Amino acid sequence: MTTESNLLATIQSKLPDLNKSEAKVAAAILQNPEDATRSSIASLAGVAGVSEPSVNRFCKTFGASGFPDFKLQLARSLASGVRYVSRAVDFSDDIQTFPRKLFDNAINALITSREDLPLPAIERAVDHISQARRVIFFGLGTSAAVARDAEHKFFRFNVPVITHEDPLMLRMLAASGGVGDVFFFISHTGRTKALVEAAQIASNTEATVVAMTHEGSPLAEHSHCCIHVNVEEDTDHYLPMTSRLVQLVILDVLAAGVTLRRGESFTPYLARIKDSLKDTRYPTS
Amino acid sequence: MTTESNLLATIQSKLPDLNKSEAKVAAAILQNPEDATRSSIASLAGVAGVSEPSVNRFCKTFGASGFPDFKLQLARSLASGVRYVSRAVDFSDDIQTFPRKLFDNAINALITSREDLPLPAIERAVDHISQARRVIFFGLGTSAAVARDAEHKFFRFNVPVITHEDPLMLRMLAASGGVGDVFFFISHTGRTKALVEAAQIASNTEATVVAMTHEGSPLAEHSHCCIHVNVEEDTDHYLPMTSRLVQLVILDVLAAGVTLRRGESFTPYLARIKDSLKDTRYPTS
DNA sequence: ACTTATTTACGTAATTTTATTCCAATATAC
DNA sequence: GTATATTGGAATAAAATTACGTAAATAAGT
Repeated sequence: MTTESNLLATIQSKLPDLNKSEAKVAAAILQNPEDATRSSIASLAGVAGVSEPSVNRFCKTFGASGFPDFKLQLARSLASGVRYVSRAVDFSDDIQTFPRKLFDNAINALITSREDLPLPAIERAVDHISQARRVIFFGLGTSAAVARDAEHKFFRFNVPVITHEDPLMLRMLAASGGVGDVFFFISHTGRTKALVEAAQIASNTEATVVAMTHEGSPLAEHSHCCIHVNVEEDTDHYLPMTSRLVQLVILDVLAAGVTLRRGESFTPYLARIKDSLKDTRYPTS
Repeated sequence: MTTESNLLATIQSKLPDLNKSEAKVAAAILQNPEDATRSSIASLAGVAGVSEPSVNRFCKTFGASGFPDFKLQLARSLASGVRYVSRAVDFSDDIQTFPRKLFDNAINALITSREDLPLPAIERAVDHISQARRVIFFGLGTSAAVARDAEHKFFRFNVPVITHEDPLMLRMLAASGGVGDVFFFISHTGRTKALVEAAQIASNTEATVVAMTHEGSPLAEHSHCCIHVNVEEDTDHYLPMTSRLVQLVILDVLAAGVTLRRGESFTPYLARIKDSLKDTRYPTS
């Protein structure tokens, strides 16, 4: 495991122990870390309002061999994903800060999920979808958009794909399930009644119920195969954000899995689908 | 400027196109990338067996402003912890490899975009949406799902939000544009004729045309405000993947921006919307 | 409380290291 | 054999580091 605790966090925590000019340098770096990696020692000194040697000393205080080495470490720690302790956007944030925070949250969610992928469940889901006679994606609210994305991906596999946002259609479709049908339920919480009830109905048919949702949720209970997505949402501003990104990537994984299952001879078929769009686009100059 | 997802992968892929001395430099870097980030231009030139200017030229061919900038990019791409050997899924991959590759690609795309966010355009887009009388999201294909997601997010701001996937509705709606209307076009390529034409129609009205698409594309040309998303797709298996993730996070950024613009007093309103879902869910045990 | 000594912090300027540009020489293609 | 591209040497420019001196802060003594 790498996780050398983040350089920016270290700077922030050591802030009280620094002397005046070092504190100025620290402030300048924390204010805009990206910029710091791009600037020369002179310009950073200028921004911080100190002399160049002060910046150099600052770098050595933090274990770097000099300014270039420090910039490298900084770039590394920025790239590795995690940024601040407080990941939530608040009303004092300006345009320089909050977009980065949101990207950081998204990246963090993906990194965390990557380390803990439910591969067996994914593999089984790929099996089911590969052999399906029909695949039906269900999601409500934000998850409806995810289901829509899934539809746009999975129709390519020679299998009829259905999506609906109407809870009544959902129930009726669920009841129509038969052998070879795969019902794929998408939900962050796994507690939406309409969805859980539909899953229940579907599981009483001959169909297979796959769910992508939170572990231990009612929806997970009613599925034959559940892909756990346990991302915690940043609900401070009541906008759903990160979990759907993870869901989308997992759908990509499933689609890739089905593609691999179909074998190399399937590639020309996918190419043909893509080529069909050619005339709808202006050619690249 | 095309922001490539992984520098080492790019070097490897461009290897056949390089001339003799550039190839030597490439080999030296690929042989030990960590070392390369630490060495001076002189020592790298020594290891590669070429002159210093050759190394410098090499850096510039890969989009860096010079050797230090190149080292920085290299450090970044190493830190992101992404498999660089081959980021494309291939048919020899097993369940242990390809899911990770896809997550790596997604993370990489987000990291790259984070470093290069078009903040001014984002800020202007937030301005437009904040003051809009009506917001209309347009996307076709995969971008339709993105537009749907945007709809689910932006309806919360007291502003009517419209989405349509039908190209004819799209044209008619575009023609209906008036003062205070914001047309928001979403497209990876920015070359879809139906979309570009609609943008053209909309821009002839009093409405504001915002686009989120590839830099320099026809769609970008026809917009008043364009948020550039220059993610390169991994098209090896003909499935759209990473670019929509970046688009989604940018939409999150816009939503957060509008929230901040609305001010703290807006929070209870968002909370109320969220609370309205309570009875549709099974309570947490 | 005030002065003086001592340490620490900081910046100027010189030095050194590092990177870039320019141009000539060589190789390669036509 | 001429034109074009590729390469490296030398000069130049830029950047970073070091050495050193001054100013500020702290401590000790009067």
